[in-house]
Amino acid sequence: MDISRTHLIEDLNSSMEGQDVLFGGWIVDLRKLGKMAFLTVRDVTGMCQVIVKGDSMALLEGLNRQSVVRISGKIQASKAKDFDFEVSAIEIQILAKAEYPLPIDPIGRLESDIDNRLNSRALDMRNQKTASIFKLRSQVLASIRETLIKRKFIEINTPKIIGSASEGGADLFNLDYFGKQAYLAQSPQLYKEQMTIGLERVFEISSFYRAEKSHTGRHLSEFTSVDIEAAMMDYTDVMNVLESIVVDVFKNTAENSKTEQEEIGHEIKIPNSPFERVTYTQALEELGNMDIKLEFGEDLQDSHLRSLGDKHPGFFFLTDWPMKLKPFYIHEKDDDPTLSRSFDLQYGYLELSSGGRRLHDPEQLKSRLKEQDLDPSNFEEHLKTFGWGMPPHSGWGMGLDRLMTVLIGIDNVREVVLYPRDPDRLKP
RNA sequence: GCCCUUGUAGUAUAGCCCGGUCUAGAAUUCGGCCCUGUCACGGCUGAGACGCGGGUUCAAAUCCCGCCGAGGGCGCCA
Repeated sequence: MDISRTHLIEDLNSSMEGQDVLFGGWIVDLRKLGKMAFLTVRDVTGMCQVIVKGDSMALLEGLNRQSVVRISGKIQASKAKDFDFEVSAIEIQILAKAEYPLPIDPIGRLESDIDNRLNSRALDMRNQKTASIFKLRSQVLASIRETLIKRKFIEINTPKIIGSASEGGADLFNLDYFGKQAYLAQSPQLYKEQMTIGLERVFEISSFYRAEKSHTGRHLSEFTSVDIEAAMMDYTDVMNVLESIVVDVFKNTAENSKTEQEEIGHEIKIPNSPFERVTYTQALEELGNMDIKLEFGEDLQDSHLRSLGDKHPGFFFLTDWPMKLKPFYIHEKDDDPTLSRSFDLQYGYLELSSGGRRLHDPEQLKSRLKEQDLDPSNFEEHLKTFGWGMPPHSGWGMGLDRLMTVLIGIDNVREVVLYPRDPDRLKP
């Protein structure tokens, strides 16, 4: 069966009047008016109207909505409201028939609820609102890569199957690895740090896994993280990298996704930069002024972040956290060793990223591990690399899915992930 | 782990609070008939649902209990 096409729908235009074209797509709408009929056909590039009349009416036999067709026809002027040309059908070939009933209505006139849409996610991609979200996500990924590569970062891929659950913190997923205990990686942290030895500036965009039974609109068991690590950069330097990535993402998508923004009903606004920088100590003061009393060294709970977010509604950095709240590899400040060279990037209350300067001296790392009740012998593979000339370095990890929710103005990460995994959802 | 909300045709909903009028309504989708410029086409017509189990009651979509499913929040989340 020949399935080739001469044109994508976006290639068709009114100046081609009289020309024969051959294109494909799925049937969005089918309106029969006695001895003539109108079809609207969509491919990924656009939508056009096809008209059938006279003897050609027999071509409609067996045709229904959402089925995939290949149409040959002639371009002609149209009297339609939304099209300045149309295709008069000569041949309609049904390539794949859509069954009835379909589990959701992909036209989007009646918006199906998220559970039904996720259960039928592939079909949901025919909904232009959903498709637009994932076209935007692709643009975002391209923009991030462009910004990082321009700054001499090299893209790497670290293992997701790891042998030791050494870092503490979030729970890991267990995995049987040929009879050995293995885990799914929760972060590329140790590997990306090691890579600064020879590649200096690295980044990874990949899925990571956390076995937390979180039920919120911003947590998933499998999420996409953008991670960077850079030699000879301090935490303020990588904050600047992060800021320019975010601003570039907003600039690029604001300019290059007019259609998508219309489909999702959200205008992307470029944030002001530089982003405000608030230290942990200042944050405690601000909270104190709102009658929320916290001792130095206490972690900021979600409710505290919501209060801070009310005061700083856009992007802002929360910097210089107490050392005791940070993981073992974070570097202290020179002037106050109780404070760390660390930061979170917030969007209002939402934490998008966290990062900082890392320790690069193996002896310091070992003593920090002991302070945090971790056993240095579990980190031998990692620590040995620090004896090979480990440059001072800094980095961060950012939740891509969360950035996407901010970009398109929604509050559930499930909307921006194709097949989300959470404690209650493992399929499809 | 805790709390709140919710489950009616394929989809999205009305009805539930206050039991009887529900033979469960309107929309859309789907089938049939009519229609040569529709554009959410229109007209006529037909098909299609109360998550499962138990209880209360003369009577349950409606009230109660259990189970299952879903949505959301808190906590957890180096």
